[in-house]
Amino acid sequence: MTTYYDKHPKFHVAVDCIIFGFNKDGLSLLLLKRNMEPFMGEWSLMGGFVQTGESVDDAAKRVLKEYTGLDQVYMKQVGAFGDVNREPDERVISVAYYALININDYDKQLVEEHNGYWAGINDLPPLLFDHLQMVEQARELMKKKASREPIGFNLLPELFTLTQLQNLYEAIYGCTIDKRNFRKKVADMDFIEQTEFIDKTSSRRGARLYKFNDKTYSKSPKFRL
Amino acid sequence: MTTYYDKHPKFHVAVDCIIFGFNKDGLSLLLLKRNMEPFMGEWSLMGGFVQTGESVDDAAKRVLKEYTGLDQVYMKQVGAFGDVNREPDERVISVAYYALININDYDKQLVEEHNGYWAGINDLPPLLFDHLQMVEQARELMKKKASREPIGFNLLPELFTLTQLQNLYEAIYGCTIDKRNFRKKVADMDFIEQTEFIDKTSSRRGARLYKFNDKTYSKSPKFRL
DNA sequence: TAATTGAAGTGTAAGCTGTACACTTTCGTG
DNA sequence: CACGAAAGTGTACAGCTTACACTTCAATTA
Repeated sequence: MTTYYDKHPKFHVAVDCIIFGFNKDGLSLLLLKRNMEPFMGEWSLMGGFVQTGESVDDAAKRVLKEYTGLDQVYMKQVGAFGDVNREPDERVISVAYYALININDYDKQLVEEHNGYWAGINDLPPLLFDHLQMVEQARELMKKKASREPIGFNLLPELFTLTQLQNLYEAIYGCTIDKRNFRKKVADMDFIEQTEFIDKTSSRRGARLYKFNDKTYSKSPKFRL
Repeated sequence: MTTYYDKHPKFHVAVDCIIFGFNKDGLSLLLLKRNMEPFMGEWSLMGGFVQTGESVDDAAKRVLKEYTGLDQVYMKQVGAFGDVNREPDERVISVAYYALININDYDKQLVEEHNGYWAGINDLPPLLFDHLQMVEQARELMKKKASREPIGFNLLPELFTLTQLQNLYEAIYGCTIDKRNFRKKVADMDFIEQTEFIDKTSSRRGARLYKFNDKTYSKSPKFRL
C-alpha cells in the first residue's frame, strides 16, 4: 500500500561533533585526520550517520563515545545543516552538536586509533565540507551560553584555580578580563567554592583551588561571567 | 557499486514553521487544523517534507510560501527534532524554523484553503507530535534574539506607534514595561525614526507614528530593548 | 461650549553594575 | 638572601537601570 509518506524522498542524516577542550594553551577542538576513504587525509569533525531506531541526539552521543570513550558529556545541538551540495558525492543532511570535555579525561588510545588530534581554536586546519561553518556557529552559541550558565566548568578539572577560570573565560570571549573585577564577580557566586587545597604547579607561591558546587548553584542559579 | 554511503539508512526529513504574528491582542501563531489525512482535524504547525535538490532552508521557505503566499520573510532555524517516535507512524526527522510576519499582510485565501487559523500564543490548542516543544523553543529563541537585534519590526506594520512597539515587547517578554523608561531607550536609538504621520485609530488625541530605518541601524547597530 | 474621557507624552532621583586602575604578598630558586 | 613570578587584594567614577505621577491633547457628550 502506498502511504502518505511514500511520496517523499529520504536522506542520509549525519551528526557532527564540535568537541571543545581547554588547557593552558587555550581552547582546542578535537579533530579527525581521516584515515579512511572517502576523504582520506583530510581534516574533519568527528561524525557519523544516524541509524534506524536511534534518535539524532543519541547518534551524537554514540559518535562522541565511539571516538573518545566518553559518556554523559555536556552536549548541545547547534543546528541542522542542509545545503544540497554540502557534501560533494551524496546528499547528506547533518546535525551539529558541540561538546565540552575535560581535555585530560578521555580515552587517548581510542582517539589515536581514529587519528584524532587537538587543534587550537584559532589555528584550525582547513576542514571538509561546511565543518568550519559548524565550528563558528558552535563557538558563538557556546560563548553566549557560557556567559549566562555555568557550563565552562565542564572544560576544567574538578579543582581549578581562579587564574585557570579566568583564562578559560578569556579564551571563550576572545578578550582579556581585569583580574580584580573577575575575582569580585566570582566571590559573589556562592557556588564557586574555595577548597582547602593549593595548586603548586603553576607558581612558587601556590594558588588556591576552587570547585563548582552544582547543588548550591541550583538553589540560586544566578550566574554572569 | 556499493559506496560508503549505502551502508547507512535514510530518513524522511521535514520542516515545520512556527509563524508569529502580532496585533492588539498580542502574539499569535498561524496554525493548521488539518483538513487531510493523516491526522485530519488535529492542530499542527505548517510543515512539509524536504525534497530532492532542495536545501532544508529552502524547504522551509517553500512551505511558508505555500501556506501564506509570503516571500522574503524573516526566518531562523530553531533546530532539528529527531526522536525516534516523534511521529507515530513513520520515522521523520524534522527541522523547525520560526518566522515573523506582519499579521495583516499574507494571502488570506491560501490560508483559508489550508484551514489555517491564528491562535493566541498563550492559548494554543493541543498540537500534534512534538510541535508544542518546537513552539516553546522557538519562543525562547525569538525572545533572546529580539532583545539584542531589531527583529521585532518584522511583526509590525511599516509605521507604528510607540505604544504598539511597547505592547509588542511586553508580549514577547511576557511582562510589563515602564512607559517612560521604554521611551527613553527608544529615543536613544536613531534608527527608530519619528515620521510626520499621526495614528488616529487608537485614541482621540492621536499618536505619533514611527518607522524603523534599516540603513541607519546598520551604521551603528546598537540595540537593546 | 464646557466638561468628560482615554490614551499620549514627559523628567528626575537613587541605587546598582561595570570598569579602570597598581601595589603587596608569597615562596621557591639561584 | 636577593630575585623572579604568579597570587592576591580595594576604591572611585561613570553609566545604566529602575521606580515613580502628572499634564497634554482632541474628540465626544452633556
